[in-house]
Amino acid sequence: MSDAHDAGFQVTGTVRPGGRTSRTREAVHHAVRELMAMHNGEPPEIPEVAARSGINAATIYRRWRTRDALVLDVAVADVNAASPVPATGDLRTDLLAYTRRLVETFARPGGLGFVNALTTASRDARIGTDRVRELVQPRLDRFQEMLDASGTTELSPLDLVLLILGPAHLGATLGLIEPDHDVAARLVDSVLDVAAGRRLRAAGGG
Amino acid sequence: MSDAHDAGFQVTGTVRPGGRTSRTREAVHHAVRELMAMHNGEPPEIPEVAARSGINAATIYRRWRTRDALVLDVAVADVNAASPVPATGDLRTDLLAYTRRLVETFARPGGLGFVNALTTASRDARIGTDRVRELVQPRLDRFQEMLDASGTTELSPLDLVLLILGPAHLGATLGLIEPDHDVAARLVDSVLDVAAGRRLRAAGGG
DNA sequence: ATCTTAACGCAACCCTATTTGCATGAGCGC
DNA sequence: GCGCTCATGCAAATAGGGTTGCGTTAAGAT
Repeated sequence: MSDAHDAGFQVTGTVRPGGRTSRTREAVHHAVRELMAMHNGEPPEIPEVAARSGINAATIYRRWRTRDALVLDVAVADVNAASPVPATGDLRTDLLAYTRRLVETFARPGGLGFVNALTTASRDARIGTDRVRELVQPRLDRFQEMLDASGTTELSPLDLVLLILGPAHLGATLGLIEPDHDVAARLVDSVLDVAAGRRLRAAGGG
Repeated sequence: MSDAHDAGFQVTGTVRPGGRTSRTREAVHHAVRELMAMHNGEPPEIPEVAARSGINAATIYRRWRTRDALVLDVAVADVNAASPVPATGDLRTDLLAYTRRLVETFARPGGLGFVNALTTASRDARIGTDRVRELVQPRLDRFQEMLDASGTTELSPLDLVLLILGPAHLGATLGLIEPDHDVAARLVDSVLDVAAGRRLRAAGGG
């Protein structure tokens, strides 16, 4: 009754992280990525992952417990592995680089799957809000750096998350985005319009 | 091989729509709403719905086939039952009324569940893009009316969907929205800033 | 009122995800 | 290299979602 399972999911930081354990982890992660890419972002079932990775299903169940936790683990690993876009000091340039990559990621087969895993996890108390924050917070920090570098005070990192990730996510999810139209630029310009509007309002009065 | 199941989901428009059939439908819908509200928007399992509604599980499976299709059916029914906000001619007023209701809906227990059902359905080819469009298109039309009434040409209905529904959805999903802060007003003002920005840009020089 | 048959309830059945006990293999500290 | 465990594989057992055949109930038409 007091084993690791009660405290949540170990997933990482195990007592014996190297060698075989590490290889198992990579094999499973790899299979998850492939399966999600070919199933349109749908979280794969554990037996499927087991078959493709060559890792016994019982092992996967013991280490990750549930599908959602497994997918989220892969998502966290991927995002943490991605190199951040640099903050040049020009907000439009920075946001554009970021947004383009985001849109491209969403458009990739199964690219939405990991965001969906995140949203699913955020409404599941068992997986934990902290694991969600683990993904969101670095994004907020990254945006703050961009804002600082360009000296923008009219926008908060939260604004950027909502106004860029929000539309990009919904548009990709519902298939509302035409590939020929440069959505990234349009989104970034919208955000800059918002900043300009607030700047004017602050200067005008109020 | 040629029964109704192959063509998709009947769900409505059955040969015998009244009386018992209608009561069954209402009982099941009611149970789904309650269960989603108490499970934080998680789609309930069919046996659960059966137990709570008093309708036999086999009946539910026969009429709706899958969890996702059932939840989506409830979502469509709810949205269609909601009275639309009137278009007064003042874009800010109209958008504000719409957005406030939206944010409030999302904040309600399980309020996100139906949007999630929609997004889930949109990536599931079996449920059908037409049923998704059945929900999205009236929203687009509604926005178009608001734009027409106010004479706004800088924004498209799609812009409004992306810039209002997108941030509202993501913010609610990830729990990024503080209740005391008037998110609806902030979102609407952002959209108006975008419109103003485009207006200026068009006037200044293509 | 009667008839036809769609819609339903019931219960047995199937399928597959998930769990669990036990034996084996392999990190990692010594 | 040796030994202590953790991590894994294997296979049997479990559980619960989903299906199906059949008898019953009750719309809706005449």
